[in-house]
Amino acid sequence: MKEAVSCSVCLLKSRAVENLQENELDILGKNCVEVAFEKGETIFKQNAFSSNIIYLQRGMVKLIIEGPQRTQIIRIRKAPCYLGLPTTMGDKINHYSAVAIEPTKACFIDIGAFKQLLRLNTDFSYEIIIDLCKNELVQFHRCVHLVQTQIYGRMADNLLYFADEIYHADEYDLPLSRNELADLICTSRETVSRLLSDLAEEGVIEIHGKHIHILNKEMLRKIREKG
Amino acid sequence: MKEAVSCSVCLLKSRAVENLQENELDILGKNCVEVAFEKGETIFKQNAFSSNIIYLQRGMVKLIIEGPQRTQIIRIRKAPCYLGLPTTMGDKINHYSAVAIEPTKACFIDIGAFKQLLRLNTDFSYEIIIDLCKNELVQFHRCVHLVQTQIYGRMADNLLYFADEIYHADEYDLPLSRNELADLICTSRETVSRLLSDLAEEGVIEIHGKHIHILNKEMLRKIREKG
DNA sequence: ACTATTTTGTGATTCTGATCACAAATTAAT
DNA sequence: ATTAATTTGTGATCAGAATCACAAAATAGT
Repeated sequence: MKEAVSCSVCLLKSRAVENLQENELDILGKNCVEVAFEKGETIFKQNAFSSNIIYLQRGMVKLIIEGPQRTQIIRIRKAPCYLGLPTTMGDKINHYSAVAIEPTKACFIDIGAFKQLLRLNTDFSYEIIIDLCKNELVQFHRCVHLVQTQIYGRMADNLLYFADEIYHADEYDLPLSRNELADLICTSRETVSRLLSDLAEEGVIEIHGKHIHILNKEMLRKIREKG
Repeated sequence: MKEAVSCSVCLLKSRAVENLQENELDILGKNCVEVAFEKGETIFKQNAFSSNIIYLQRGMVKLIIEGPQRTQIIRIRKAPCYLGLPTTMGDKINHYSAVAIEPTKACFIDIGAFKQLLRLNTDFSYEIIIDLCKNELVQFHRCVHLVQTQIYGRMADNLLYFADEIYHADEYDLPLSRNELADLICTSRETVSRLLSDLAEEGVIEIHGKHIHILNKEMLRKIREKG
């Protein structure tokens, strides 16, 4: 049996949850379980019923869509953040899957309780709206960049994303295989290999397996823009 | 001077606005103006300050992003619907433009008043959340399809979209030029011409200028899926 | 009605990136 | 430690779609 969760003493509250009153936090706690995931484990799955909003406390996930031709990583997301808001609120069925790419801890919030909180507290729902809007804008730009730039630009974009948004460092270990990288920038595994070799050749980056070191960030930014 | 707008007697209320009380409708009416647009006129513009939520009463628009390489039509939207929720709530500046592609009538709702209504009425904000989520899912799938299928599939997708979602008929006049069609399916104008000729050649559609007649819908659906 | 301008169609050429094929290297399993 | 399985790198070939170039058609302007 699951132990009760106390959201009121949680130190990892989301911006939205900061707005909740004591009794509302109580509702949340009673309808929320914490689950830990190892790398590779699925948190929720495309085409399954969507009955929970996920709040990612710790870790990192990939959101993937099994498309008509290939599986595509739509986005890498790092804690703290909500997962599956659009896919859970927008339909009865998940439109994509979430898979941990490092050890991850997540709160599963019952969708009914979540909706109740949206009705009870307008500051809470306001923050959720802002979150949804900001994420949709990010998604827009990812899509535009994906469609309009060629593979070098897309690779540069994602290398910079890991450096600036995820690790806040110019040296890091990629949490993805070459195959997953290919799914992320929507190309083939072989092309990813060539791309990385070429960038290393030109002295823009240094690679040892999954370890990436960005040597010339300015150049990488130019590649991102010019495609 | 603008005449006062009475939202309470408006027959074109959105699902969200149906939830508002009389005094809330009054707030809405006092902070809302109706504007008419001709084909080709810009309703709001990328990179301009975003200070209004738009409710499209009548007509049709294209949402466009001026990308790094080309301008891209992210979506065609038909009244009734909200425009610019993510771009207005998510940032101070519009991330894309909206341009009328037929005579259009729109309500400009002051963002301050809109936010006030979100705080006042949870049923209202709940409907907005649902709307945001549904739209984001559509956006997801558009992006996946755009990236994963080749031009025939993308053309088929959009021809079917006009037939099924916009005109509810297998025969219609395209509201877009060949160039705009190219922006929509992210290819070149020349390729659009060839594509349409080929589809006509194979007897899937019939074209006279902008007039489209879908002859073999089943085939078109297959092309959409297979790419 | 007659230019001028914009939109559209079609052929020829070029290039990006996919696919195929296989070797090397890394990781997991017994 | 040895074998098996997976992941990765690299060359060769191929194809989808962009670009260039120009003609034809449609639309707008006077």
